[in-house]
Amino acid sequence: MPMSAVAPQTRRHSKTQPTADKRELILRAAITLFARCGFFHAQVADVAREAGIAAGTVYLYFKSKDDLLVSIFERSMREWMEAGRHALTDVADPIERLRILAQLHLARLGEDRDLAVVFQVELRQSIKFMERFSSSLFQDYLRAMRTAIVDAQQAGRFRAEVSATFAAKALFGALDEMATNWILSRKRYALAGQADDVVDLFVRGMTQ
Amino acid sequence: MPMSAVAPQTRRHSKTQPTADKRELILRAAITLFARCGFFHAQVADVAREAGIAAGTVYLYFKSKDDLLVSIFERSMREWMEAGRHALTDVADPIERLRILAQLHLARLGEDRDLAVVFQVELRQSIKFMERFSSSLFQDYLRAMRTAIVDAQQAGRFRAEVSATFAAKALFGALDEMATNWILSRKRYALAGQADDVVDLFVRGMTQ
Amino acid sequence: MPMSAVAPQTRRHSKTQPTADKRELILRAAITLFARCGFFHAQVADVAREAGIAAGTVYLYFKSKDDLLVSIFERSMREWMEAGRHALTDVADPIERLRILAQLHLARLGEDRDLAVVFQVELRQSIKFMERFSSSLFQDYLRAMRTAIVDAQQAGRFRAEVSATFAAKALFGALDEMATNWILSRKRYALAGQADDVVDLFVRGMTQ
Amino acid sequence: MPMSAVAPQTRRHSKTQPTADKRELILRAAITLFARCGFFHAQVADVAREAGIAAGTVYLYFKSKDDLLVSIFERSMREWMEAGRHALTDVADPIERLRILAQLHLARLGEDRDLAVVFQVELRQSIKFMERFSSSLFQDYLRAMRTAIVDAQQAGRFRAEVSATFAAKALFGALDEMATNWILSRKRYALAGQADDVVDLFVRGMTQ
DNA sequence: TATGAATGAGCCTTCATTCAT
DNA sequence: AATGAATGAAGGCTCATTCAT
Repeated sequence: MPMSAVAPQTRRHSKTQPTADKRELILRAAITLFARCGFFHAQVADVAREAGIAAGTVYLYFKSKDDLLVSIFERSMREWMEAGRHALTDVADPIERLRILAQLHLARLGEDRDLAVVFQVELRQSIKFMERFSSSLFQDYLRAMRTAIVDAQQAGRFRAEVSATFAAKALFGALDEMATNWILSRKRYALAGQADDVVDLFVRGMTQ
Repeated sequence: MPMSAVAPQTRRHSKTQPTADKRELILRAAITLFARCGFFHAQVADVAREAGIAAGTVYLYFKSKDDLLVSIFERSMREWMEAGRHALTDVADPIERLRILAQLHLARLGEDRDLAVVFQVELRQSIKFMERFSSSLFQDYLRAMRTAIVDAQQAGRFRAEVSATFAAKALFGALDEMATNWILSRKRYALAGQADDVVDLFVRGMTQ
Repeated sequence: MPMSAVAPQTRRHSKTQPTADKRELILRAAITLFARCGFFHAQVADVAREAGIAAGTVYLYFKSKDDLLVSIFERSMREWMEAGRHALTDVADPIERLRILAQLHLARLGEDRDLAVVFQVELRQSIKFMERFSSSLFQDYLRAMRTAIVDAQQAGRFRAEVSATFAAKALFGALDEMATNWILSRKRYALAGQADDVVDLFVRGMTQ
Repeated sequence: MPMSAVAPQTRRHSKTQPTADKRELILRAAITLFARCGFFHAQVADVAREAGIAAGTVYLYFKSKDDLLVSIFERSMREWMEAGRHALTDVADPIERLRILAQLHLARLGEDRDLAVVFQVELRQSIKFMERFSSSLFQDYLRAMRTAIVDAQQAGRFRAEVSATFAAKALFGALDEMATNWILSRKRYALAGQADDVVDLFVRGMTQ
């Protein structure tokens, strides 16, 4: 077949790329709509319209409306973990690692308000969703924090009597609240700027 | 305490109580159902059945399904603020005030898991709800924390260079995360027990 | 029992009169509400409130909501027929009789706009109602017109080749339309004033 | 007539027809159901079943149940006005124009009893509907009558001292009553046959 | 006789999902 | 792969009517 011989590369692209692109397109539209209307009030047809495709097409890329939400979470989480792993390469100092994690956390949310809304609000729709999330990629994030804290404790820089798991939750909670407040606030300040403040407060609280 | 012993009797005899009792009954049922199924999946008919009344009766006491959720929030918040004001009477020490607020916060949620689920999960359904809540009774709570922090700063016990508003958010975030984690955790530990740990960490972080 | 001995007369009144009065009261309230909101949108509870009684009380006097509408019709019709019979006493001239019927028709509606609305609009809710009405007291009215027309024909004053039944319908239709227009019109003119005009037009149309 | 024979073919081939056909289908079903059960008692699901479609499909073509009723009115009215304009072309004689309008009026209703029921009964449900209708296409009809009457007056064929607006109402009322009576009557006579009788009576009544 | 809280059947409308094209 | 018309189950809410007091 000449055609397949002539443009195998191109073909391969038009098989994976456009598909991936359209998936991405739908996901972006979903983020926008979920942020604007809320998950329950956003209709699949709205998401499709925002993406410039037909309603039925959404179901060629996603199993269900729920799957859209889950996919937003998983795609972003994976992306962030990847970025996190990269940013942490060659950073040995545990406190510095915490700082980088916190900065990444708030920077990612701060650069995409819609996505932040989805993460801070819509993904917490139901306890079902939350249970699912908290027992997955999210745990990896908390674990990374916990590990750094343990390292700092073993290095004698953090008080050992504080439970590392507890400390990780406290740090995460403070960061999370900054994000939520930022979303709800009418003021348009840089969210990422608060990462250092939170870490400073935390580190001082944990220090011997 | 004689007063608390007398009150229920008086209530039971009151003529308006049956009504108040039924409202209360419905609210309890709603908390249970919303916690079990989530706000969107719980049906008004289910709530009514749980309360042992007819579906239509719900609408004699509440304007809409949304109103149920709002009422749960407002009733609890008011109750807690009341308890808070009472507990803070004659407590001058700002750090002690923070501790009491934190303890109350986690104790209230810890003693009623269903209510905690509603507060930690269901009430954050949509940005609409959150905006409404965060600009009301919830602000009062944050403000109380902030005031105590400012007092501690002026007393020279907390570092003055940290924004009190920021610090209040951090403290609230840490407490909030404890509550959320407690809900999602399979382990059945005492949530209230973490209040002191959070406050200790926070106080140390804020101390000169 | 002294009390029953003292006021037996009064008692008898308080048994029949107040009852009749309350029935009347409810009917008046129903007319007002049906005119204001329409039969389907007016709620029984609204009617009761307008009448200053409890919702349940309506059912002590009327079988159902439909019965309210029917009762309005029957009471008014009976009253009007009564008035009509009286007004026609000693009026021999058939054309004069038509004129009196027409004047009564529009005068009655014109002096109570709410009642007119009920008659011109609400009572025509459904074909069921209309069939019921048209085969009852309403027929008596049409018959009275028809008889006068036949009389005029036999007296040689109206053309005999026109069907009297048809002519009665035409006359009624013209009057009815005046009433409907009056209701819908924003202008507040005297409806009764049009009775003569309609009759004049009709009589001229029927004259040899 | 070639034209009328050609048209349906063209229609059947049109791409937009399936949609128009379904809208039409639903409208027909609504007319049938509204006539049979009355607007309030007919359920949207019944209409859909009668049309052989799913309940939800109705809402792809109509905004609401009310919209169904309004659409029946508007579609028919528009159709009739169109037919009226066409039939009146080249008819200069004002009395002839009145006759044509009357014939059209009763012929249209007489050829579709269900539609007639909707027009004579269901559309007069509530004063809201009536106000809406009477201030629109219906006014056009009355206006057309009024204009012909004025013309006849200016030509010296109708008495000038009678208000043309009043006369138009009287004529319409008589015709309207014929239609209503025809609906309620058990006898199956030709409604259109009465148009001439009404006009004859009216014309004679108006003549000098 | 009067009350009005309670009932629960009923209905319009929405919207995730499917499927013929 | 893409469409978008069609589906039909589901659910919030209303309101005529009842009945214990």
